[in-house]
Amino acid sequence: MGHQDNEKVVTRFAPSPTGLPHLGTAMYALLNYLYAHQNNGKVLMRSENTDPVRSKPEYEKAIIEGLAWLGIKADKFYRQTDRLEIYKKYITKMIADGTAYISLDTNEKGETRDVVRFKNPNKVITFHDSSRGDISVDTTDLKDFIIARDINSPLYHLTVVVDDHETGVTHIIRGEDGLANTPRQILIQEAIGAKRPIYAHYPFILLPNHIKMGKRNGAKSIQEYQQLGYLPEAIVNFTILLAWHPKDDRELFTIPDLLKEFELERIGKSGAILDEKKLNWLNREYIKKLSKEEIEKNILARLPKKMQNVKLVPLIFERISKWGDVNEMVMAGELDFFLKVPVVDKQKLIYKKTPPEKIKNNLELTIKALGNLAENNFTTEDVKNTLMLIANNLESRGELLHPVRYALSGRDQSPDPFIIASILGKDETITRLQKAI
RNA sequence: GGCCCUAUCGUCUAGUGGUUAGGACAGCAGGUUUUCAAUCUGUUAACCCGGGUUCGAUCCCCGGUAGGGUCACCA
Repeated sequence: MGHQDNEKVVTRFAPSPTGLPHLGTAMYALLNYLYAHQNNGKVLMRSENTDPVRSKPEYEKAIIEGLAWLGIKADKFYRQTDRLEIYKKYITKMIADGTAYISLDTNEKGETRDVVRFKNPNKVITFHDSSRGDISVDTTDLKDFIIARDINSPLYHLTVVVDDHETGVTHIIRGEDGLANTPRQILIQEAIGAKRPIYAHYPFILLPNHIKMGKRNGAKSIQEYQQLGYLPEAIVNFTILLAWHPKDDRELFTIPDLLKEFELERIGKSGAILDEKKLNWLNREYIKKLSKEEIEKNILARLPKKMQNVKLVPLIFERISKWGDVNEMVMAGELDFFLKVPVVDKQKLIYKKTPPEKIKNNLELTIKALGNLAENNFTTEDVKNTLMLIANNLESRGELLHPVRYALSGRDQSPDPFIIASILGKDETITRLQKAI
């Protein structure tokens, strides 16, 4: 795999700060970060902020912070508006060389102005993409395209080529929209005498409705994923799998793993539709690896003050795939039993066709048995052993377990009665059972 | 529309000129001491279409179809 040349690897990711970073931004940064670091090279971040209307400093900040949260940091940072003199130097030189010329044009507003056009040599460009092979394009229909509004206002294709050349970029790893732009950028490279970098294009991430992930079409920002309580490891793992797979069946990869396993040439060719169910599964895999303390801390942090009790943690943990699910459990009232004595509907106490008298009797037996347990012997295990002793002698265990569970939780669907009882404690448990009879 | 890219289960994908086309998520079924959850086991499901090359094509070639990208004084 690695880069064979003696030349040091330099990659770059160049987002334009016109919105919050999303998974596509993460992909861009991640792939460049991985390849550079695999080859003992450097990864540059370039803020392509030459559009004064749409570019915002706060977006630049959000991109840097979002990526940092994922564990991705550039070795060097550039901002295009700081480099205007450099572009001007190249434009001037190109005009002097005759590879560009000033042309009088009329814009949309009807104003007549001088723009700088590239003198197209009209030839066939063949370039190599690391996963797609050789691609040939006749550049004749590109015409003499505009590379600057005027000598002081360079446009995208010119700045990209100049920056990549000036900063020594050896590998351009970017989204597949770059594929169609590559021929004209090569034309500019040749005009300024820049070395051609190695190209690798990765496919877009598509939203479930098959449209390209973008800033204003429903794509979640990295910050949103963070707020929803996803782990950065899960986001990274999910993202990389949308563009790359190993040769075997493994699916769990952290950045350190990827530094060993990732292969640029194995980047996929077709766009992947993101499926959050898989993300949720991945996230659960990662939260399962966390220590007990970390799990407690994260769950308690999402609970209302009155519910911040470690006894609730195990019950919650097995029901969530991301921390934000804790908030949903609270909102759905699934933890209400902890604060409020449930209102019991006697009908719902009945298990299948068990006679009411028998249910009543079972509850009384339960109260009596639990009453014999010591306050400090009221763990989930203790309660379970006590209740099962009775339940096992009944026609069906449900005729005791169901009413107990319902009496304690007030819900048709809830965690099992043993854990609820241990959370409530002896007194409260017995009080609720008596109240239900 | 021109040019370019792409096409394997619902989704992410592995894979090979001869395979029972493999895995994961989701789904479904069952076990797991009552329901939910968790967990375990099992299971449904795919090579876009048409030609060609070949003894044989999912795989190679051509065409079609579909999807995406790009053709800005945006990036």
